[in-house]
Amino acid sequence: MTAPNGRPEEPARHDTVAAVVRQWQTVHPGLDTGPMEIIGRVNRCAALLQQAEDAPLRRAGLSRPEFDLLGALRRTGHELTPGELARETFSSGAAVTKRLKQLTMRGLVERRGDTRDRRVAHVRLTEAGRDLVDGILPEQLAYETAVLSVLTPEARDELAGRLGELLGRLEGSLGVLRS
Amino acid sequence: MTAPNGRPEEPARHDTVAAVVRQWQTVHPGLDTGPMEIIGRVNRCAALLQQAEDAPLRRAGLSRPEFDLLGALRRTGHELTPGELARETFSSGAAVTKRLKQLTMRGLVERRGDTRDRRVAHVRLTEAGRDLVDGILPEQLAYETAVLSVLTPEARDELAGRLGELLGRLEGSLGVLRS
DNA sequence: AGCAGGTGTTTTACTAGTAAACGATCGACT
DNA sequence: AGTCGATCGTTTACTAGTAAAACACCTGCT
Repeated sequence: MTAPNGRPEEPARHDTVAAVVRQWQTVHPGLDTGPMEIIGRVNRCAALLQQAEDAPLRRAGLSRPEFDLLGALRRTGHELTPGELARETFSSGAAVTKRLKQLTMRGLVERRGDTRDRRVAHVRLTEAGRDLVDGILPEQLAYETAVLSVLTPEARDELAGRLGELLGRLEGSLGVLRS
Repeated sequence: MTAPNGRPEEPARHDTVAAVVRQWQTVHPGLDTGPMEIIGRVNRCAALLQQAEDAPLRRAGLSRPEFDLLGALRRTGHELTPGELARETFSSGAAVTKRLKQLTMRGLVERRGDTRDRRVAHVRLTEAGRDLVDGILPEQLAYETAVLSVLTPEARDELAGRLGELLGRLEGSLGVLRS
């Protein structure tokens, strides 16, 4: 229950997912709970990290999905259509429409219609939007670095590598497994 | 763009997060994008896994939060109060109230009032609820195993270990960092 | 006994997301 | 030229979540 909070060298023995797995084992002995140790932890980590992450963003009045959208525009460096933004931020078109409405009202993005194809719109950051992203991003990353400093650099690298491996393969094979 | 989809031995080089990081590097060279490689991937993995995960659950007409709630009752083996369920499933009390209403209507859980303290309720699985959980769980785990089979057993173990380490430390230190 | 403050749960008002239908427009084919 | 089907974006109807207030009840203090 106490946070050791010194150097992070000793192995952490307690995590809630391990406790959950232990409970399942006593109720259904022999059940293959292997997947839980990854999937359960990924979900839980995502929830905890997001909660922690949100702090610097909230100060700027942005939600993470909103920041993702602005970030996509900033990092690609050019205009994107709503459809491209949806793909880039892994959200539905309808969600992007709503977010764009808000961000436009706040003066962070602008839109113009395509001259050739009048169905499509092109969205770009305003100067205020770009300044906001550029201002928040380092703060955000510094905060995340602090949160992740509970791991040693080696552990971080290993974790990042393995996650990249999983993610790359999932993204590659998802269409196949989805059926 | 193509899924190699043979043996998963060769390192996966492509994942969307790596591409995003590369974009940021060209726009803001020298930015410490290290945290993204973990946090971005954790978030994206969680989203993809959840989407994949949902398939067997949906067939039973359950969302993951609902299944988590039923699972908490099943694995602890005894009644839980709404508050305990909220803590156990990491959701708000209000969300638990709503879910309980639905699950009670479907006949999967029952509630009784505490005799001593009339504020608290005790929730337990009905026989139908228990059967449902016991029926779905192996299916669910088999599905998850299939999804995770894109990694070698060694990679899975290493990933599970590192995630456990991160999760354990986050859970330990979160109260401190939250301020 | 009776009240103050705390706790467990629910309710209320609201937000953000989704899926599916819709309207507009494009490209291709007859 | 005109129509068919596909595509882009938005709208609509709805769902599930949250934060904060409300409610009901308990415990401890005087």
